[in-house]
Amino acid sequence: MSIQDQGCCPSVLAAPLGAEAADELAAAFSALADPVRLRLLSLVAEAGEVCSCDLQEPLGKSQPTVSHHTKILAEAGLITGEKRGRWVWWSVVPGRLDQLRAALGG
Amino acid sequence: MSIQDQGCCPSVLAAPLGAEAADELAAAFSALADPVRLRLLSLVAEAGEVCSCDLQEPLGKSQPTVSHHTKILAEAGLITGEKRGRWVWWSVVPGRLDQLRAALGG
DNA sequence: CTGGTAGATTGGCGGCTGTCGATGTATCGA
DNA sequence: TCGATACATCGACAGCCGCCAATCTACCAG
Repeated sequence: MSIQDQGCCPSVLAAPLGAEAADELAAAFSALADPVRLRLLSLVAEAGEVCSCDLQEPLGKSQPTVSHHTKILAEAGLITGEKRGRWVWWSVVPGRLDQLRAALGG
Repeated sequence: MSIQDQGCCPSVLAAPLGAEAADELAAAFSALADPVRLRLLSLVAEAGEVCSCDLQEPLGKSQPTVSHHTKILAEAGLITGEKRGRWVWWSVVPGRLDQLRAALGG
C-alpha cells in the first residue's frame, strides 16, 4: 500500500516494491536458487548441526565447492557457522526462512 | 511439465531433499532471484491484471527485456498471460506462491 | 617442530543470464 | 490494403555462476 511498508516487511504482493527491497529479496532468493544449496540447507536443518566434512559426501561435491556454497548461504543469513577446533559447525539461522516466507505473502 | 510429482510438499526443512525436488525448487527460486522480476510480480499482484505495455515504464526496461522476464515468471508458474486482441493481460497464479512458501517450512 | 587434517581462498574454465537493437508475427483502425 | 501497435523472437555482448585442482591458513597430535 504505502511506501512505509517497505521498512518492515517487504512483500512481493505489495506494489510498488522498492528497488532497494527488490535487490535485497533477489539476493536472498539467489541463495536458494541452486539445488546443491537447497539440499545442503535441508541437511543442516535436519541435523541441527553439521560440520562441512559431513556435507561433502551426501552432496557429492568437492570440498572447495561445499565451502563455496556454505559461504553463500551464510552471507544470505540462512545458516551460521561456529568454529570449534578444526571443524566448523553449521546451523540454520532461526527466523530467516520465516522472513522470506513472509515476503512471499504470508 | 509435472511440477509437484514429488508427492505433496517438498520442504527445505525435510532432509534429505531429493535431487529432483531440489532442482524443481531451485528453478522456482531462480525466477524470484532477480529484482526486476520481483518488482514485476508485485506490480501484477497489486493490479490484479496488467498488460505488458504498462509494465515497461515502471520497470524502466526495454520491451524485449520485459517480455523476457514475463516469460520466465510464466514458465515458473508464478504468473499467467491471457491474450486479448493486441494485448496480453498478466495475472498471478493463485496458490503458486503459497506452494513456495510451504517449501520454506510453512 | 613436524606431519596430518579441516576448511578457506585463488585461478581458470565452461556455461548461463540480463540487457538491448533489430526483426518477425499478430491484431486493429482507417 | 496499408500503417500502426503490442508482443515475441533473434543475435550479440558483458557479466556472473558453479565447478574443480592447487594452494594457503589454522588447528591438533605426537
